[in-house]
Amino acid sequence: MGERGDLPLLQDPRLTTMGLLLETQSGVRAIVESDLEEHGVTASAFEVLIRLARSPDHGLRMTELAAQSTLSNSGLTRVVDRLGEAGYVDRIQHEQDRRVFHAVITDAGLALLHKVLPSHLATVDEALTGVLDPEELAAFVAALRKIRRVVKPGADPALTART
Amino acid sequence: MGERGDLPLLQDPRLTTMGLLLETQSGVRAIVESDLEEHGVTASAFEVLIRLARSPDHGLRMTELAAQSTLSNSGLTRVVDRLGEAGYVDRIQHEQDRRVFHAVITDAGLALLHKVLPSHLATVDEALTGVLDPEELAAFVAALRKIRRVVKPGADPALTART
DNA sequence: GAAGATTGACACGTCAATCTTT
DNA sequence: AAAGATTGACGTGTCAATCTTC
Repeated sequence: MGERGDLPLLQDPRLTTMGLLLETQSGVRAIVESDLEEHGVTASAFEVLIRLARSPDHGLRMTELAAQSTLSNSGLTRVVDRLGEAGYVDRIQHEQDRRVFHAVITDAGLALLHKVLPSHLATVDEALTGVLDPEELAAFVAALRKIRRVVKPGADPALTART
Repeated sequence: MGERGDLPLLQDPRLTTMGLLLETQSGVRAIVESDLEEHGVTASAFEVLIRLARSPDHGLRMTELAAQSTLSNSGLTRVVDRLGEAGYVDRIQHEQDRRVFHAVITDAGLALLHKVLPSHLATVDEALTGVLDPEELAAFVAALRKIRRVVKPGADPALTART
């Protein structure tokens, strides 16, 4: 036998699962990012643009955008800076409350998405959605939702109830 | 109706799945990293230490270690630098081929893992494995393996066949 | 004085170039 | 000249401090 069993905790299956999640996601991410960057878009930039495009009025307040995205508040500022310089996003100051800024995707930004999406979707399909068959995929997505509800409660759509 | 439907590709379910994977993993990772860092270990450092501890002789060549981990070759050099300075890892030059170095976890490194693991496992359980019930978890892990086989072929245990 | 957003200082990881050994 | 590993220059994101508006 090898030297592997000397610390029983090292054999814990939770460690394996965690490792698997890390490796898998980093693998998928590497492939998808590489495709995006061939088209001149950073992963973070793409994430922001997509969220803006899918929002009503094509815009969101900085804070909300940060909460929805993978980025911190200040990280988002930086990304929007770059997107702004490139002409893909505008910053619009709120009229009533002038502390608030909205990031709004421009026509150029929408055009950029338009250009990138076909290849992006194909890549996602190759590296992720197309790998599982439909029932597996459905179960996988359901599991992800369940986990997200725990680790990122803010993003849960079930909480959007108004009152 | 809102402004959401103006670009049909934006509604593609593959986009949703991809976003879900990103958010979920970043959420889990944030929680787990925060726990590790309270105990004075970086996520990358932990990843490296765990892999070394689980390897025969408690060591691996730099290149192999990089291939197995989330890090690039040079990124790994940097992490091992820090771990070395802290006394958790030794670099050992190969006797026959002196281009090759092995990173080997020290007793202090093993002790560190020992100290950190209980809390880490509990955190992983809270944020990931404990969220799903057993059948769900099994299916989830199976799906991850399937995806990893595609996006990171090198890491597949089925390829470890000898000859 | 607290909320919204930005900035400065810094830590980390990557790519391309380099050094050493084969 | 190719393989293994490291280093220099750089881009990106974070935390804490700051500025502005409420």
